[in-house]
Amino acid sequence: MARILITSAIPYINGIKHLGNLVGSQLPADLYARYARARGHEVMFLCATDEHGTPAELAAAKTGKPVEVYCAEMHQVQADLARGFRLSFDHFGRSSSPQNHRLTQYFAGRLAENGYIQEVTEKQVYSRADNRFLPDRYIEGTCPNCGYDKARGDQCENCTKQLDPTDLINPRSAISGSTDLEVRETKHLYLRQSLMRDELEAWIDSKTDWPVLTTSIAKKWLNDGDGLQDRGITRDLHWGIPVKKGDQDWPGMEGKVFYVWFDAPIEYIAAAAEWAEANGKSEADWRRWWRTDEGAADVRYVQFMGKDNVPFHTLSFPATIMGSRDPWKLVDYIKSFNYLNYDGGQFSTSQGRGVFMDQALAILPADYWRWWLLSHAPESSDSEFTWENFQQAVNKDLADVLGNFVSRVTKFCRSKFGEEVPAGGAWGEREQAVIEELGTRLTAYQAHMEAIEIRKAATELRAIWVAGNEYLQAAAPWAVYKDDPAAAAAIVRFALNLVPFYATLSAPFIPDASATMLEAMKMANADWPTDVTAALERLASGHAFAVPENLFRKISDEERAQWQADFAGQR
RNA sequence: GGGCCUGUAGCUCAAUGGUUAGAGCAGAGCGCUCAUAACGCUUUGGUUGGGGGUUCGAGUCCCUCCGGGCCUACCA
Repeated sequence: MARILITSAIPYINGIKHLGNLVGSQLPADLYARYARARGHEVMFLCATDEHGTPAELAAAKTGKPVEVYCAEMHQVQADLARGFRLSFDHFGRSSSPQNHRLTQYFAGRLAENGYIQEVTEKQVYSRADNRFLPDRYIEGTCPNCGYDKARGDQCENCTKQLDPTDLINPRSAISGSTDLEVRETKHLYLRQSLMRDELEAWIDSKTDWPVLTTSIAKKWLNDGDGLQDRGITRDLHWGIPVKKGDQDWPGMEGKVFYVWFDAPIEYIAAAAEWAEANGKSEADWRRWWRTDEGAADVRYVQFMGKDNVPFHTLSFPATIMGSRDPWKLVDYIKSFNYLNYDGGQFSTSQGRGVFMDQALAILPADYWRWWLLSHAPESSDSEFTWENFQQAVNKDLADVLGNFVSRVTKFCRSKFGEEVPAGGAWGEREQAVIEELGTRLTAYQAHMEAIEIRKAATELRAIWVAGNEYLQAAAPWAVYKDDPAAAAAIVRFALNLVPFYATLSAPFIPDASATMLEAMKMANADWPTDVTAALERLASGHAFAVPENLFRKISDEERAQWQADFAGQR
């Protein structure tokens, strides 16, 4: 039994996430967490909402609510949706929590003590009308290169030229449109990552088992241009964690807050502290997950995220931890994902394009989405959601292969032997062959799950379901029954035992259907099978069961067409 | 511009440099009748994006061209 710490990239607060966000971090993290628990490991699975930054302030302003209120409400919305998708977080925290305030300020203090913080005075664009400094991309104007009139201060979307806000002709605030802008001096803290470049590179180099996607992005940042650059970790904003050096004020930094990308990863740690408080645990209870000197030396820490998050998790956050010179737990494995596209284009939060978490659950139960998304996870390249593919895959895999198997075996038993596991007959060579096949496939399935090869694991699981149909077809108990009811009983007993077996193996992917299967078979729980023969003898003769409702209904062509139309436009 | 990823059957994807490039879905044929018109068996389908090279041997390595995508440090 191992101890596994799992974190999912924390979703930003400014709205409901789409299926691309879900499959890029939270869902695969949940799959792994559920599997690890099922195998008897001690798991701490953490996630949170990422609440600070300019977009949160603007989103709140749009609703007319104070940003604290807006974030609290949106956190609740996201928490409810997470529950709806059966994401089994041990704790779903908030980056605005008091715990994160303390830890973020603590880390900043430690970094300063160790010489990794530099104060830099720089010039930034200030909007008098908006009463705030503007991030580069919140300044719009005419591109000096191509004349496009909606170029942003960081880059022109039309000609892709990279810009400085001061390059723009007729600059204006993207928030209010105001042209009442001025350049002001302001002081910020920089994390001196460059001093830790070699240390970081050696650490990355030691991670030979990481996905190429993860290491190649890290390498690029380490070696690009002049190498790893220092990074500003403070902002002139109202909403955020006030800049402090531990619990001391930071002279000259009054009224400033830490940059979200500084405090967001620290929330991974703070979420454990929140977990402890919420569950009546002690400081030591959460620190044994995070401090290698306080019990975390044997912890394996796995992170899940989309590829856009990789630089922060491979470089900035490790630099924060290393630079503290405290024995905090560094990540052991990073599983990163490409993007899920929607019907020929990208999912887009700002444009409302695609299917969002609340809409998905309004249409179909979580298992449908979980199965499709996980079995099509964008592991090696971007993948694409289309309604045709979704309908086809869900109907075939869930309704026809798995659902119908459970249906045919339970109903056949009921009609011939009643709703209890029938006695009589014995298993023969055919059953032995199936047991051997299942043993081989179970081993492969476990290997894929442990390696977090999600699509391969899904393929193997599906093959395990198919084996049940193949067996029934070959054994044909409906034909055998006419001449030899006892032999038919043995076949049915074997097939019935596949149901809880499937329920256990499938639970990480489709937890609700798995629970339904176990309930129907009147199994309070089903341990992970270590021996297939033993696992298929758990339902003994005379064990009562109930024929369940169909596990999955099929998606009709009409529904598919309707949804296609419903989601074609903007949200 | 630079860097990285990617291109394999109609679709979604597999294949430590090593037999005849494999699965699922879709298509075709056959079988079964327990089951949600479900299931099973068989089967059609490939110049592995194009071209060149290295090698006894290339989907895999190198060069080049073409297409798709991502990142490029102040969105998060």
